[in-house]
Amino acid sequence: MARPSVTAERREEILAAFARCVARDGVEGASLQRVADEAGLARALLRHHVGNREDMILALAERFCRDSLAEMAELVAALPRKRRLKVFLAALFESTYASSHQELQVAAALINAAGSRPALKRLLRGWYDAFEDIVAGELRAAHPKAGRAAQAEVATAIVGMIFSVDSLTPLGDVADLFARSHRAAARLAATLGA
Amino acid sequence: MARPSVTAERREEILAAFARCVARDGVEGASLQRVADEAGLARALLRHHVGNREDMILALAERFCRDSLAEMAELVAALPRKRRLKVFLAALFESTYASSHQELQVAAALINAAGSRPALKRLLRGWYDAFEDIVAGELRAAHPKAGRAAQAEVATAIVGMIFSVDSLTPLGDVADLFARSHRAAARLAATLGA
DNA sequence: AAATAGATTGTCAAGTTTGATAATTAACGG
DNA sequence: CCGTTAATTATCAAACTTGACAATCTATTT
Repeated sequence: MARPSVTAERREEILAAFARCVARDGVEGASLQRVADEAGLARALLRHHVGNREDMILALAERFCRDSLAEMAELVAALPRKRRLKVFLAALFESTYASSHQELQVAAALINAAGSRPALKRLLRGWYDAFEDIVAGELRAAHPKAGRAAQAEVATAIVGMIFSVDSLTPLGDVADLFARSHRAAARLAATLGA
Repeated sequence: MARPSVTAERREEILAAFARCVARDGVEGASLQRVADEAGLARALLRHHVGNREDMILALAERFCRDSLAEMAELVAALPRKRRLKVFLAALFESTYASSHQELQVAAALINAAGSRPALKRLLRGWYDAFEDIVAGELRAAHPKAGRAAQAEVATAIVGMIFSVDSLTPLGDVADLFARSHRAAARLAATLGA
């Protein structure tokens, strides 16, 4: 062989920069030039390492789904045996929850862009369902007596609250919003108990 | 005087077209050219009747806030005396609820664009708070005994669910999502009762 | 050091987007 | 019919965006 490839690292840097731009400007608003500036690379390198615009969008979505679910799995794996649901909800609504704001704004932007991109639509739909399933799983663990339908309802609601609170962060002063949503989630989860 | 002005009507047509484009492509992705095509007007007319890009964004936000709250007020005014909350929630989660999908996608796009536009931020923050207040008001009417804090929590949660469900519509197959969210909202509201 | 695979830079052309202004046309009152 | 006011059309230049490809540089192996 010859010169070792840095494509793996570069790809990651590029997609991270793309994610920041998409979170700020939306999918259609994130120009490749600005992504390149954000990454500190020449635009031609985006093409070289990842591909054209559509390739980059799909790559971003794949990266997002993979990382997001992995992070979630890690979080769930680290949950204690006791007070498990409480800790789980606290983590989800922690307003300092690592990078989640940007992550969910990327998600929102991608979902919006999925309307005209079937492949993206399938990918994100799978991601959403998996996310909801994880939450439903924790609800089932905490309240095994509750019916499946009730668990699913509550899971949908909790995921929805997280989603909306994160999408409102650009408006500023969201600490109260987080707190209220968190308490509402706990209140709702409690309805599954005996 | 002379030739009568059509600016009022044109403005409305232009902003309606802008709203459709923004719902589809986001604020940064909605080019004035496409808006003009969508409205069936020459691009120069957008400038003539509304102004430049930033003017249009602000005008769209104002129109959105005004209409959205008016529609909401109308809905609330038409609520029956009995089973009021039930009818209210049904209206909010009705998946055919007139134009609300597009409306809330516009809201989401505007909120995203507000990060770098202080005037927009203030406007939308006021809109959000008013929206939540209306929901909280209905909850108070239905459950006057519940504490203010509890009512506010539930209102935040319900608004959040509406928000997220609407932002997920591009993924398709959201009927179940609407139904689960609706039931969760009812379940949550019920916790305010004695 | 020569060969090689890959990274990086440079550059081009075509198309789009925006802001701005001048020229033209249309409707109304007198 | 004329003047006035506003709508509409026509153009322009500057900046930006994308896709594509050629040229150059660099690290590694043999």
